Amino acid sequence: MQQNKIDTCPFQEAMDLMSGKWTMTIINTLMAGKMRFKVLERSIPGINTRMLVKELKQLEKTGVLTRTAYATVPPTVEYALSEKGISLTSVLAAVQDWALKNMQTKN
Amino acid sequence: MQQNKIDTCPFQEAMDLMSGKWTMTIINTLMAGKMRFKVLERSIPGINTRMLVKELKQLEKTGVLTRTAYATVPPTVEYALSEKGISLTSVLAAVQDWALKNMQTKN
DNA sequence: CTGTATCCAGGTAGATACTG
DNA sequence: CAGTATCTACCTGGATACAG
Repeated sequence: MQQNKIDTCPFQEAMDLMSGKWTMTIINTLMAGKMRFKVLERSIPGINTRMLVKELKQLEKTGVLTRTAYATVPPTVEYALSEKGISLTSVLAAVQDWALKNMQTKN
Repeated sequence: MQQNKIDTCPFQEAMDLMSGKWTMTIINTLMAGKMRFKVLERSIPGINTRMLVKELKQLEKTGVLTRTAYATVPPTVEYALSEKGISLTSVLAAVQDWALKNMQTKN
């Protein structure tokens, strides 16, 4: 999650994008469908408000997800994966697959 | 690259493992075959000795690569991917693929 | 509910210089 | 060549408290 503008390689950029501590967890959670902030927060044990906000902003900026706010009281904001976000499924799957094969013996 | 022992999910562990700034670059470089320390260092522009040593140690510890030292003068040390490391190819490919499709429009 | 604002601890990464 | 040793800057992430 380094912000160096020196990174010109798409691969590095992609890794950078996904390297946040909660990034992939958030994306993975949102695979289930659009979700409100609070629901998302409750779905990811251990995360705190500040981190979730930060990650969501970052992911929105990079176009991985979309944010939709409704002018209700109290406020309603929904987060959903964009096409770009959904297309991360293949990466998610590859990592998951590798993890299951290579990390399970531990613990 | 957080070291929290609280992470019990294999997926999180895997992401943790790959999240170092230089980790995937090193692995990717080593895909070409075994390599000596200095060669590796020269193959990865921008990295410094300390970081390379640190990452290599980490990756050796997690079994992604192997370190072989020869008692020569001057010393010869070769690093090579293990089976576990080589099996990361699928992840590498998935990320690469996604990156090319989704990051190229930028820059 | 959906964030923002602070404050702070710890880790990550860079630059050298130096050793066997 | 293959590292180790320092010293430092910066960033990430956590804990609250508070606001619209």
